[in-house]
Amino acid sequence: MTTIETLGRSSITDDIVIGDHRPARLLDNSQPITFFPAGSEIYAQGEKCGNLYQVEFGAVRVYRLLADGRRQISAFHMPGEIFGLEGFGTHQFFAEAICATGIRILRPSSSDRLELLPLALENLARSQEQLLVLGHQNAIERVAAFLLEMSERQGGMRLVELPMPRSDIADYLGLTIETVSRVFSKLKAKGVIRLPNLRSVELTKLKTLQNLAA
Amino acid sequence: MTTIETLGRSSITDDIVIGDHRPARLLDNSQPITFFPAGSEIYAQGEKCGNLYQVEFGAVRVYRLLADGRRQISAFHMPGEIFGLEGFGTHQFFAEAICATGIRILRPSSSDRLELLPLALENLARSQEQLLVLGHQNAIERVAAFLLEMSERQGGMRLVELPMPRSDIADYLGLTIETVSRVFSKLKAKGVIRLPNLRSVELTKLKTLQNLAA
DNA sequence: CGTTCCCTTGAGTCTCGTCAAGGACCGTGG
DNA sequence: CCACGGTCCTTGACGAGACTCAAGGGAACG
Repeated sequence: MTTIETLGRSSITDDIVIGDHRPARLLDNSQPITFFPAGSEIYAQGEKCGNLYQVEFGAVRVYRLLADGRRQISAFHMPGEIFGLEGFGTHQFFAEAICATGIRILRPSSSDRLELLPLALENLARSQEQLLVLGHQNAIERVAAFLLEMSERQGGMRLVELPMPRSDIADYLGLTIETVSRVFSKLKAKGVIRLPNLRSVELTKLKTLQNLAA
Repeated sequence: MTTIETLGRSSITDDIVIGDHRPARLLDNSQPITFFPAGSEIYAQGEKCGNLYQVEFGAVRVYRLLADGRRQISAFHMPGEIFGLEGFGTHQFFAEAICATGIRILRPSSSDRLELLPLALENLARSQEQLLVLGHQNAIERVAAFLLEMSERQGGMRLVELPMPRSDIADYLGLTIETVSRVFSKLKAKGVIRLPNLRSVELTKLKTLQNLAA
């Protein structure tokens, strides 16, 4: 990736930096935006951490790899959300851009330490929610919960955009892509959802879906 | 539960308070210990939160209930560990004493806010670990991981005490008690573990167990 | 000594993973 | 514009693993 220095401010793209991270000074909106192409790595397990990352556009997956190659996606991050707070010395996860993604890299100063607690608690709450899903839900319940979660995080719209491929959904829900696909088909056959195209879902029977999520 | 006021200091039980929570002043060791009998509730979902709880002796389970009665235990807490940091306004979980348990109730002051971040991150890390287990591990891998986790948290001993019943292990690992029991039997048949009694396990082939945990 | 709770074991069922094949979408290049 | 290749998605058949239902055993407690 190459870096483009920004000098002026005449367009919205002027503060976009393509390429590697640049140090950010404060937890505010004056930081430049770094562009990550689809599939590119934002940070890797084992790298030292300390920065935070705010999604401006696009989407991010955060995951770990097991020894045998299995992958557990622990979270997706959508525009507006902040991620990267996951340990003390080094990152415990990989973070990748799912599609073309703009990231604002934030370097919290020590005076921002108190701001981090709510963030950590939010991440914790979401992990716990995920534990509930992975612990005791079957395939239909998992997919239903996933669709409802995505809908909520996009403002409760009936038409939900899914920037990630089925394989990501599978690794997030602890299923296989075949099972995810089958559940999509079954929900579609029951009229609970519509699939206008591969990457979007219309929740036509919201209540039914909520019941399925249990 | 009844409350016993403490006046003297002539024995180790002198600062034990039986019964409901008493306000604690600081995050230190000068707080009284509250005693909870086996099965008693420490806090409930929906209660306002703010206090922290340190296990002095015994063990605690933290869990959520689903609408249909299924239960997901999100964590066990052993002596020395601090729990109760799980949200902003109200508790999102139930906490119960597994067996006779002594709890030091801590009321962190605002100056302790910075101390909470490491605690939150630790909880987060443990949740993520659990996500890995529930997401992609089969029954044997889950039980093996559980036994190793318990062993580590008890100082890496080969003889591990399991204060909780099989039903708790099942709800922690996202399995049924029958499956947990069958895996125990299978591990025992293979000589990987011994079961001196119901509530203790000896890890006779540690390496095999580590391989099984994958 | 009896009751109760917890644990173990067995048999049958069902869900989901595996393996395999085929189809849709999308870029590139002719 | 169309052919082509690759990637992603869907669907089917089959089998393994875990759950359900059911019965029996063992330890703790009064």
